Amino acid sequence: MSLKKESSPKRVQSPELGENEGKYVELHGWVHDIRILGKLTFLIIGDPYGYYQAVLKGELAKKGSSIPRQSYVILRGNVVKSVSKINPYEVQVNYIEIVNEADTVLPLDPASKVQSELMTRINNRPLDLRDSEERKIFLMRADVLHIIRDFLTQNGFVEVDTPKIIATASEGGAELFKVDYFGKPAYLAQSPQLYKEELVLALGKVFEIAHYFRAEKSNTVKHLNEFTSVDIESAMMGKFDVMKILEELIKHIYSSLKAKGYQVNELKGNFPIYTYEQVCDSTGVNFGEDLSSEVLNEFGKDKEFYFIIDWPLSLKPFYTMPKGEKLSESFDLMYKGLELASGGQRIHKYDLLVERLKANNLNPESFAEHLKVYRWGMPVHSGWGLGFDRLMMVLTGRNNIREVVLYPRDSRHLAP
RNA sequence: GCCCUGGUAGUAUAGCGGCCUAGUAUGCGGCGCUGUCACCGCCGUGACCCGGGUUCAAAUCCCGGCCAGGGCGCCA
Repeated sequence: MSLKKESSPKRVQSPELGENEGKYVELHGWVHDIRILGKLTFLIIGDPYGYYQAVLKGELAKKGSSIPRQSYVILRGNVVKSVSKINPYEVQVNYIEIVNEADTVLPLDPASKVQSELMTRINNRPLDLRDSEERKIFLMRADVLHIIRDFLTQNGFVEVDTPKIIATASEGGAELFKVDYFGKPAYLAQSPQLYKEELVLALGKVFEIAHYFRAEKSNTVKHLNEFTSVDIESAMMGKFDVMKILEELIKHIYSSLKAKGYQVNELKGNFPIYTYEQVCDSTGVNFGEDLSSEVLNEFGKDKEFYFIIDWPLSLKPFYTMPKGEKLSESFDLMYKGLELASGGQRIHKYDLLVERLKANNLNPESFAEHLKVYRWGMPVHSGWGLGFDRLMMVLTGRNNIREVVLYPRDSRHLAP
């Protein structure tokens, strides 16, 4: 069918009703709700940008009253001021065309008269997104991605994209998904760590926003097997330099979202910085022990964004720059008890990197491709990785990471 | 990998040995209503996850499976 007929009136979308008052217009959308009062039918029509009311009288009222909810329709009519308590304007319909009828029994109700469980919603995600509250999460997600790209680019970072199919484990430790690469074993990348470090050799400041994969059978509200990470790496920067970039980025995201009309908190002051040892002292943890969820939840319960710096070397990956005998030039960015980002200064000396690989029971020979770069004049460098989905949890106030990912992949869900 | 909880119409829930011929809301179908706005009123439709067991009697108790929610660990 042709979407643009010669006789069609001007097509408008829900937010444009006010500026078209008194005009005869065409609107496309889905039937969100219906209220029938005898020979008068009210249709609440949704489109990607909002909702509005359409009024049908006489024969059209009868036709309109039998349209299944969520059906897609084309309406034409005059835009008038409404006496409705909710809608300032409404459309007095004189033409309605049903583009596609929806099933009369739907797997969930986007009008949310009855709230569905998370898995019911995810299993029917497109329909779930006809609910503006759910849709808003992903509109915001897209906006935040743009904001991050703009900010990092403005600050001189070059966007790169590195392979997600790799030959060997990039960091050791985490379980990787194994794939068959023309008969050879290969793995899905757990992070861009080694590539982004190699790239600062010539590009100086790089960032990458991409999906990564971990084959851990985590069963929590903050882990997925496929997740999105924002990574940066910069030559000739130390730990505090990249922490500052991270803090400024977070603050910039908040102020930009506010400017776009999103309801987000005001961030005041600088992010507090605690050393790992200070956290240990205030929570009774022994030096060298990792900070458990319980400890971090307790420590962070009355805090928002803050840093924990100078972690024991033994708790950080092999490429982390040592600070003295036992500590490292590292940091985590926390929000309450949730780890949002981690980073620090990296080792830039070949010999030290080999030594740290060995200390972590990793074989330097299997890192030969990576190590050779360190013989070519590698600068001092630092960087971080930010869990983008976790950041979205914080920005939206949702407490399950699955709520802010369209089609989440966890150990139990490979579809949809 | 370990641990806890739960699975009742399309959706969400009540019931937790016999009062269940399984209640309610919403959806869906029908009827009435010309200004609703979570419209309203009346009528109807539709469910105990699967397989064993205990018992005179199981939606309800026990075991196994499957599915789901959450905690720990791992981390982003």
